[in-house]
Amino acid sequence: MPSREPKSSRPYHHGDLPAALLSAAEEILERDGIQGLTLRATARAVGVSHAAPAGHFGDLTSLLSELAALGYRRFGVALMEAVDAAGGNPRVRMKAMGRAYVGFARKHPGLFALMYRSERLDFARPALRDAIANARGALRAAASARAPAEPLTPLQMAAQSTALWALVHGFAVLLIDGRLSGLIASLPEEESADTLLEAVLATARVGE
Amino acid sequence: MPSREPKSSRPYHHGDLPAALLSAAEEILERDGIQGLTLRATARAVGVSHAAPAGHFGDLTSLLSELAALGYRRFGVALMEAVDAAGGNPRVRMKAMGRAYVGFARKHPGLFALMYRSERLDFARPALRDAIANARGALRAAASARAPAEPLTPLQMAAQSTALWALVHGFAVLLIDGRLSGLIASLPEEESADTLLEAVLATARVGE
DNA sequence: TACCCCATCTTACCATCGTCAAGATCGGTC
DNA sequence: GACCGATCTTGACGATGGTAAGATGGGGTA
Repeated sequence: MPSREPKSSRPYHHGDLPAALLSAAEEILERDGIQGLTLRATARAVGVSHAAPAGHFGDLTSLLSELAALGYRRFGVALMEAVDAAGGNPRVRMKAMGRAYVGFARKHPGLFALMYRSERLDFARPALRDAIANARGALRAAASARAPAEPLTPLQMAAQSTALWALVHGFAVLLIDGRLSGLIASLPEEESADTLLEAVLATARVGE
Repeated sequence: MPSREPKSSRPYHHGDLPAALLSAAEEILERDGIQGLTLRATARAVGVSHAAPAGHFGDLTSLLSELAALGYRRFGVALMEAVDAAGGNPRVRMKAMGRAYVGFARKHPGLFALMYRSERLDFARPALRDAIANARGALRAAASARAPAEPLTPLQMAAQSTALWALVHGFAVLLIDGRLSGLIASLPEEESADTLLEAVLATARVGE
């Protein structure tokens, strides 16, 4: 029978090439942006020929999708950890999620941008689908408040979680894109992106 | 020179090539997405050689930037018109802006995506800078509510407008990226993206 | 009217990219 | 020790953005 031992087994010529490619791809992504992240640049960084990645990832879309899946797994973990550590108060949980969401985007701006660049990704990839579903679950866990005094319609419930998601996602996108830099610079001396985020989260109605 | 003219005579000198290129570029952008919008495809659509655009726009970044500037001008007009037509109630103005914001993104998804794809744009271009500043002004006009009973700090004021912007921008981005399609599909029969947007805007605290 | 300037557009070429096909290389198994 | 197949390399193709040099003809000027 063919010995189909995956990456965890003994290295080959170069070692664990798929992992090395993903690692190099992430480095290039954060250093040069999505524009600089090419198959050939990744192969060069690892020290293999330009066609080597095709053996493990079929094409560029697949490599980007696997990298995005890696990002979503980290993202889901970061969100879940922050929410879990926040305790039981829905409003505190919501704020913790927002801080973790924006914090991840600021820490890995290239990866975050890739994760939301749909035209470069293949959502049919199981790894990406699963990672997204997992992160979505972490989001839901943060938005789930106890049932309020008067029950909400399905639309109102959806609007609550959607509004929270849109708020933090929009803030993250605008922030890492530099669209808020002028406004932040115009604030009083000691204010920064962090305090602006706190003030923005304070305007959210979720959990009240 | 037996050059065929499919639609109109094609003299050696086109006439208004820059405008024709921008128009063709927008068509390609909305039909094929940013991936399909290339200098050569644009030149082909207009019927000129692949190097012709370089004479008017220096490079691809410049063409994309001019197209984005065109989008921002339309965007600013759409926002301003909607807010002006909404009357004086701050909350009504806010909702009108949100509807116009998301409506523009849904009507011109490719253009909207380009407008917020910073790494492909050159913000040093005066046309783009001016158009963005104009649209930003329209946004501010919508968020400007009367001074509330208790005065707000500069940070709180900035947070008000930033939160509104982040909310509608995040919703628009997530919507045209298909990230809300699953949630919308799970809603009761008659609900749609429009009603979800209304419910999301209803959660905003601006203007209260 | 005739001519010439030069903005406009074309042709030709280069480097880079993704992708594919064929061949070389080496580890593991019999 | 020899084969087999997974892994990687080489080389090629078409497409892209960009540049340089040449062709073209519209419009101002004599």
